[in-house]
Amino acid sequence: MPSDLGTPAQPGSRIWYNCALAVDIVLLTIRHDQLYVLLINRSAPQAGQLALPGGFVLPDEDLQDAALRELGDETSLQVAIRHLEQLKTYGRPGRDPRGRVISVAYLVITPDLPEPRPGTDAIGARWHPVPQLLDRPGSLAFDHDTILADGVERARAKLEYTTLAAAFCQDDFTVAELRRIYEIVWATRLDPRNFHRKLTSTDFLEPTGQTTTRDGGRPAALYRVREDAAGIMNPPLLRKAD
Amino acid sequence: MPSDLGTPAQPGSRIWYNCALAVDIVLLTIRHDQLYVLLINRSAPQAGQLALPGGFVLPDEDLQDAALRELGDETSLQVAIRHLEQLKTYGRPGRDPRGRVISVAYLVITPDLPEPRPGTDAIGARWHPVPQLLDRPGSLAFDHDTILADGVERARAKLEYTTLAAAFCQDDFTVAELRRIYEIVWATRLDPRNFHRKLTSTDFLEPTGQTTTRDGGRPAALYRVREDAAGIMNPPLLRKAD
DNA sequence: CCAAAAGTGTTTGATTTACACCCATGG
DNA sequence: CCATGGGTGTAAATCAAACACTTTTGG
Repeated sequence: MPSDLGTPAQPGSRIWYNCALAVDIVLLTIRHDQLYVLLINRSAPQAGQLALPGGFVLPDEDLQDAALRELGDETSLQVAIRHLEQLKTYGRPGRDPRGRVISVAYLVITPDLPEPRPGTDAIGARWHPVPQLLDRPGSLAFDHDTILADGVERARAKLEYTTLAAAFCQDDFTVAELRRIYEIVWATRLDPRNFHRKLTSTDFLEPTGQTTTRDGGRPAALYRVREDAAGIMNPPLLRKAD
Repeated sequence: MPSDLGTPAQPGSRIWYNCALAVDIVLLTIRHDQLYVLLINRSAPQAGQLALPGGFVLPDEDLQDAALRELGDETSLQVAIRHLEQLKTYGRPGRDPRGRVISVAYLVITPDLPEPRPGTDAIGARWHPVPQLLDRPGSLAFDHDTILADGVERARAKLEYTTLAAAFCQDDFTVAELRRIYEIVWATRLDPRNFHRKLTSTDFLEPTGQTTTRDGGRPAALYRVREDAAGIMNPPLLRKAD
């Protein structure tokens, strides 16, 4: 019985346990009019390098539960999670120097958080602006550069035909705040007047009846996401230019 | 050292191998004007049941390589593969009675094959019509019903904004043949005249100069996919009705 | 000649875009 | 009153849907 096959799952089993299973989380938010991602400072291997939060899946733990647990351990903000989806799985041999580690990546979106730094524990989770990280490949440990790029690309694509943008917003938000999400994630400009008309004509925004002047100027109506709104919009909400 | 953590990856390692890694393949094609999926008859557990082709990833083997290898082992048609992408990862504890098995699913598209049955080996890989399978949950082993449904849904979605439909076609194809792909996968009818105008106005079809009368009637121009065509079309090629 | 499918033209309505203009607040 | 952003109206351009009509083959 060759040892590089690992160990039998059960005594006499015909299958072998020969890899370690991890989850990594791409947690995106918008602050200071920029896209930010939550990163930790690694200790074990690749010490001192920045990395996505994540960790090993427990025996008998579901993948998504593991992602939520790791996020809670390393930060402390699971309350505000508005969106969580499986992103992609990374399993290239050699991606982790410790052995065969395969990592299921999750994409998580939250609104900007009141506290500047969530999870002020030893690991030191902090927000980092995304554009700079994408400009400098090699700034993250393991293959986390690739995972981050894939996560951002997924978020960009989903703004077009889902209600994902609202996951970056507080419970109640103005149309202009929602528009800023699109403008920042797509790095583009959108006509405020046409955007307003288009978004208020869909059935995914529900007026709260309140208004706010927090953005200056004339008071803006506040909206929330309709409870029964489908996540996927057909036709697409907006089209990203080439 | 609790045994349910698995075994250390290396002597003295701080990580444990505690799961088995598999790939499963959703291989779709169109034949007899219907969507078909390639299934095998299981032997080991769930014997006699139908299942997606797949198997365990070898140590030091990349995930995508494993998918291609398993496809080659159980069928024998890797030549015709036009599209391969990672679909999703399934890791619910208990999804496999043999232990903790996590499976990375791949979606593969091929054109209709000359031979009625690819891979006439012991395992007995055969084409099965998709609609009947989706109508009867429980017809596949493990959680392969879910995986198949996710694969079909991915293919449906991607027809809308990518050139994926051409992956179901032979090298050279007519506009009408391409239209049949859409009609079958979306279970809808498309106006042949508007479809023709729309598709020939994109830059992803390249006329071969040849014509064919294989569909009857007036000879139709043959096209192939342009070498340098981007896979993603913006604006979307066609919109699927609600 | 007829049936069948390819392919073009045209009309109509919907959607998108650009931008003029008015509204309601804070300072 | 004025600067600031919220919000509505409208005309032009673009796109989508429906369908009349012509073209080119096989039988």
